[in-house]
This record gives sequence, C-alpha cells and structure tokens, in this order.
Amino acid sequence: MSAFSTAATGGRKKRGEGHTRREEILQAAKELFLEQGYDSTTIRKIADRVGVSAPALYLYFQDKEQMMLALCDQTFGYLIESIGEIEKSVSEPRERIRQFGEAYLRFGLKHPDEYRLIFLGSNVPESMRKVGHRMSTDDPTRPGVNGAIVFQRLVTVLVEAEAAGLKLNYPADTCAELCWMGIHGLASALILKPEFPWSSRDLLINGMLDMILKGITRDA
Amino acid sequence: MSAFSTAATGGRKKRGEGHTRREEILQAAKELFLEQGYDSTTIRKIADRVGVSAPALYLYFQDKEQMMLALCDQTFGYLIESIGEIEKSVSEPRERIRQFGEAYLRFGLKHPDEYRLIFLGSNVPESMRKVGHRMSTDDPTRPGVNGAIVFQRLVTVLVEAEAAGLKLNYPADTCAELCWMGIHGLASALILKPEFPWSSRDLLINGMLDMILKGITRDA
DNA sequence: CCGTTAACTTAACGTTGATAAGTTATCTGT
DNA sequence: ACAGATAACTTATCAACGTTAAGTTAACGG
Repeated sequence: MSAFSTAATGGRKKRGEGHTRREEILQAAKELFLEQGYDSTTIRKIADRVGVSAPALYLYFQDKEQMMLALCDQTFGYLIESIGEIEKSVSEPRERIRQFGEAYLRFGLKHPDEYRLIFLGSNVPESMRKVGHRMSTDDPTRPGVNGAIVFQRLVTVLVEAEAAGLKLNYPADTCAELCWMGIHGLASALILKPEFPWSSRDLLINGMLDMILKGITRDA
Repeated sequence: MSAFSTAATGGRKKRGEGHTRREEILQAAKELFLEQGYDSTTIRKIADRVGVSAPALYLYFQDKEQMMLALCDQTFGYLIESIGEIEKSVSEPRERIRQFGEAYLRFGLKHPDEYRLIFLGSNVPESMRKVGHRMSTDDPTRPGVNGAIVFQRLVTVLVEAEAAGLKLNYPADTCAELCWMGIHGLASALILKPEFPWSSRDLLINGMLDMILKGITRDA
C-alpha cells in the first residue's frame, strides 16, 4: 500500500474527537476546491485525501454544498476582518472607500471559488441565491451570511463618509450599489473569464476605483 | 400513448434533413435551459422533449456543452444586431458609448433568463469561460465567437471615439474592459438578485453610464 | 465486562454524461 | 427493380457522481 493521502491522519478518532475530523475534511475540501474547482472536487476525492470513506463525510456535513458554505463563511470572515481594520485605521472618506474597494477586489481575486459561490449563482440552485438579501431577518448563524455582511459594511462606510462631509452624487444606498456593481463587475469578469487577455490587474483595479470615486462623489 | 412532448415532431428525418433535427434539439435545449438552468437540464430531458433517444443528440452535438455554445451564439447575434443599428445612427463619440451601454443593459434586463444563462457562465462548465478569447487565431465559424464580437465592437467604438478626438484616460482596450465590467456588474446584480431592494433601474443605469463616461474620458 | 453509542465501513441506489454496437429507412447507381 | 451504401436512429451499457441504508468496530461509562 504505497498510496498515502496528503492529509491522511491515520486511524479512527477517539470518542470526543469528531470535530477534529470535521476540520480535516474542511481542510482537504478547501485544498481540492482551490486546486480543481467545485465541480471537479468530488466527495470521494475529499474522502480519499482525508483517509476515510466517502459516506463518512456525511457524518459531519449535510451535503457537499454545506462543506463549501462552511469554507465560504470561514474565508469571508477574513475579508470582514481586513475591512474592519481599514475602517479603524483609515479615516479620510475617499481613501476609506478606495481601500474598501481594493480590499474587496484583492480578496475576491484571491479566492475566486468562494467568490463565485457566494456572489454568482454558481452551483447552488436555491439556497445561495438569497445571500445578500433578508440580511436583518435571517438567522445570523446560518452559513452564508458573511457574504451579505460585506455589502452592509459598504453602505455603512458611505453613510459615514457622507456624515463626515463627503458630497455624494446620489443617495448613499444608490452610491453603495453603484460602487459594489463596478467592483463586482471587475471581480466577476476576471474570475469568470480568467483566460481572456485582460489589461493588467493593477491598472484595472486602480481604473475602476478611480471611476467609482469620480462617479459617486463630487468636490465640496 | 398520451405522452406528447412539447416539441416532438414525429418520426425519423429523411435523408438530407438532419439539420432540422439539430434545430429542434437547440429549441428544446433553449427552453429547458431557461426553465430549469444548465445543470438541471439533462440530455435525457432534451431528448424526451424532441422525441428522440438521448444518444441521438450526439449525432448533432459533440457534447452538452456544445449545445450551450450554439445557443450562446444565437442570442449574442440579436445583441449584435441592435448594436449595429446604434453604430450606424449615432456619431457623437460620448453619445455612442452611452447608447452602446444602454442598449447592452436594456437587452440584458429585457432577457434576464437568457442573460443569466449566457453571460453569467456560472452554471456552465469550464470551457465556456474561454468564450471571447483567441479571437483572431481561431476558426471564426466556431461556436462562441459571437461573444467575442460584442466586446470587440465596444473596443472599436472606443478606438473610433479616440480617433474622433475624444480623450481617453487609459488605452482603448482598458477603457473597453472597464466599461464592460461596470455595465455587466449592473446587469448581473439586477438579474441575479431581483428581490434585493435596489434603487430605481433608471437611476442606476444613468448613474452607471455617467460613472463610466466620467471614469474613462476627460475633457479636451 | 457489558451495554451504549460515536465513529466508522461496505454495499448499493438512482442519475448523470457519454459510447459502442446494432437496426431501420431512405437514397443512389445500375 | 433491386442491391449496396449510409444517414438517422435505437438499445444496451459504461463509469462516475452525490447520497443513503445498513451493518461493523472501538472507545467510554457504569
């Protein structure tokens, strides 16, 4: 038997240690999703890498989608973190908007699979389509909400920017929508069509952020 | 036998009439893709609706993906038509860009299911993401090129605008990319999350087009 | 040391996209 | 008119997929 799985951890878990297996599954799933994408990552491949049988995964996750959702929440948690830092360290309104957008973009481009699943209606027929809506009414512990929180933060940033004296060309809500749409359009284009000979990423990112700031703000 | 398929056309085709069966398959596939999405539309469902066996589809298409690609070309064709009219009737550079964008947006919002199906390649396999690339080197009759043509037209509009004296902030290619990304971001947001309480469509459309024009052009 | 049960496994189901191999019907050449 | 040739199509089948059912093993509490 020379076939060792990358993350195989040996034998059966002891009685209270099921949660460590759950994390091993998440880790293997994350690696495979990033290596091969969602569709090509099969339950059996994940199970092989962990070193268990395929049905064992269903002891810890309802289905394949829940594994991806758990990973998304985990990953988007990092985005929320880094956005939080910007909100604390950058006070100038325009710079805050710009850095918010840049953080969002760099993040989305760094985690294309998670981005696709949360913000594009990717593989999940029904449940993910609602992410981004019903933010206040839904169970906040439910997997998937971290994606929605990000948009809410953008609205907050713009409302605060306006309160700090920045002149917006439209209501803050509308500006947030336009801002998000521009950023999201850039992210989704690069993610959905990675082989297209796009201009340099930095040029596009800076261009888009300039465009957005010129579009939604005006001089005092 | 009371089970009639919607588009079943009776018996076997005569000798030279294979292409009509091909079009029946495309029609059925389009209906099903729009009704149920790409993944839920199985080869067997398409075959049932046409009234043939599943393997018969492989006489006319290499695989499921090629059916999708053929439909993409068909729909892109309608967009290209309406864009062509603008290029002939509007000469002022800024107005041409604006109307191009508006035509693209109105088209997308008027055919949301098709737009989702075609432009948000999310439920479409990996090779769909190559649509629009290798434009000059590949066989122009190959399915998928119509997608490239739409974008190419935008580049042309911008190149001509620049030649007509309009000052661009970036190379025409880059401007076209930024322009398309903003427009596509708006379209995909409204289509993908229709329940979200977006600002009014006209406000967003005008706001986005203003944003784009401010972003990629400057005064002479 | 025994029973409960967490942590697994093996076997299998129903579907999927796709292929191989055979069949039927239409056209062509003589 | 009839004998290939072959376009058009079918039946049978494949391997892979997500998922479930049912059985097995091992660790802990009493």
